[in-house]
Amino acid sequence: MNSLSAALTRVVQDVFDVSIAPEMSRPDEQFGDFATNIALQLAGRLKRNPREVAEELVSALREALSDEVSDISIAGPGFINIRLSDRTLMAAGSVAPTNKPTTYKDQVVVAEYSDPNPFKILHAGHMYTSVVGYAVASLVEAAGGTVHRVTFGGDVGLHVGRTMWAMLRELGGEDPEKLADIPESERSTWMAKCYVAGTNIYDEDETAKAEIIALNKRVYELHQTNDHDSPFAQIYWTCRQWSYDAFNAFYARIGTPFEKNYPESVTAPIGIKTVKEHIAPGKYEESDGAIVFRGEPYGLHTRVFINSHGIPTYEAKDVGLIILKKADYNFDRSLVITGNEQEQYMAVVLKSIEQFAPELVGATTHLTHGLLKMKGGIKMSSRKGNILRATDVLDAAETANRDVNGRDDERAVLGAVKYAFLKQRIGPDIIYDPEESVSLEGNSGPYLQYAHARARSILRKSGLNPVIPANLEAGERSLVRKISEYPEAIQKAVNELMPHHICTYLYELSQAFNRFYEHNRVIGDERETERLELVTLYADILKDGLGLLGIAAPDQM
RNA sequence: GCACCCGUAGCUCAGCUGGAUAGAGCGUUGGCUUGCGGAGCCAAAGGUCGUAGGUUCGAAUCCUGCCGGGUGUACCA
Repeated sequence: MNSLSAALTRVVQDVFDVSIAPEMSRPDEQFGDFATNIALQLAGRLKRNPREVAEELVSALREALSDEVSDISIAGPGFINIRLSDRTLMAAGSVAPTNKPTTYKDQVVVAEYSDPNPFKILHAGHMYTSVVGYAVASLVEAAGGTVHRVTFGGDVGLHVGRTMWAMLRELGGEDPEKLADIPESERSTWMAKCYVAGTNIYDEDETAKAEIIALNKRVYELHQTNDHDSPFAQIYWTCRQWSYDAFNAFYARIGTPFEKNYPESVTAPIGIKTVKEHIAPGKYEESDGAIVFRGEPYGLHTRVFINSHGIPTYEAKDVGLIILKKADYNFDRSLVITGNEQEQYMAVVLKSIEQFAPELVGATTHLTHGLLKMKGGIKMSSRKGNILRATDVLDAAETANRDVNGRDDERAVLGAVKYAFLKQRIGPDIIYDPEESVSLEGNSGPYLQYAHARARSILRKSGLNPVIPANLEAGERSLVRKISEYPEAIQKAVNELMPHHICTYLYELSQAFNRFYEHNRVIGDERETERLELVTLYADILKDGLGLLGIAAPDQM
């Protein structure tokens, strides 16, 4: 509430001649609608008893806010609790569904996440980061930003050499015609199988290892010479496209599409060029035939950007990527969302770029998340190939939905998985429990979808026009109070780029509604039209909030 | 070894820019219910916030040591 804190600032200035930005918080409902600890802060500064300070502030505040406030009181060591008038509270509630932050107004923001590699398979982690990244991007959009959702992936690199090696063996040589024998539905698993085979042989067989390294080099050359015609190139480009087709189909299915994909083959040349332009002491340096950046002076470690074969590593490709993103979008902020195993890696890459383009680094935010694990702890090993695939997660959710709810419902399944991912703070590992996620009881996506559908049902059934209440009964007031908190919840989520604050809020809101609904009849009551207004606000916020999370809010389930 | 992250109820997690009695879901126990979609509501039990110190009027929150877990640490991505 800006008007409240503004009034408070003025009063503090008038009474104590001190300039301070007051902190307003939401206390327990029993204490009031807003609370501030400003008297405690001032007491220290003024060397006075906090309760006395509070008394003086309160009498001045009562006068300044007589129109908007129904009660101001002092509690505990010197907290000032403020209770709004019904009219003021209702006014705040009425704008809640549409009152959005402006943190990113007029800013262009690039959000990069998911980053799957062609010639490999989408695993559960890709799904997690896609859902989380999409929601973070939505928060920025809600706060006025123009967001470009992009992804980045390795269509060149050692893993491609590994997969290609095994594919050539399967095909019996460089024979692109043979690819036609692989049914469309089996393309992804076939490539995944080849990746596993190639990875194993790389570690076990020196001859094969040398061949894989050579294949990796051939793939780079094929990009340099723009070769699309040789048999080897035909196999490469065809399978690369198979991967992209599968990725795009999956993203479309879960509703997290990308505007642009940056293949490493595109960022690599720019990365190499940039790195080579900045070879100098303290920047990129030669060492054992490779080009490295020494992070030790900054408490980081040394990393290789171009290896001794002249091939760019992931590091150089990331350098190229940030430069390309800037050229394409001229972003004000670049968000990069990855697993937290890349945290220190990214710190080195950014520190190296800081040596010649500090403005790019200053505009970059690296958000990291933990591992997605299945409840019960399925053992995963990418070497053996029994990794948890993205589609396995969806299948598990579908199965659970059938077992628990006895039906198939793609919207509910997607809502369940997404909400389960998003309700936890981004950072630590998360444990996904399919059965809990699809349950209609408790803090779940389907619970909120159901809550929304039920509210819409009331509105459908009534048919009367809502009227904004002039005063509020106790049960109504509690609900409006929660409704009025929505903009604050979004602001908090935006400030921290943490979608889970939206989840927490929406769940608390629906709890507040259920409490109201249990004790207050809507249809047929003499306050029906007033209560319809509250139901409308509630349903609109649920829909809007779920939308921010990328979760559908159907009117009927 | 060094660097970074994590340790809150039986389980899964909020709370962490210091503030009032540490919250929620699941699970457990008890109650409500001829009505708007009971997929709900009311209530109870359950916590030395890993641990020992420090800073502060006040610490789950900030600082330090220790214990436990994870990740990273030169030519993978």
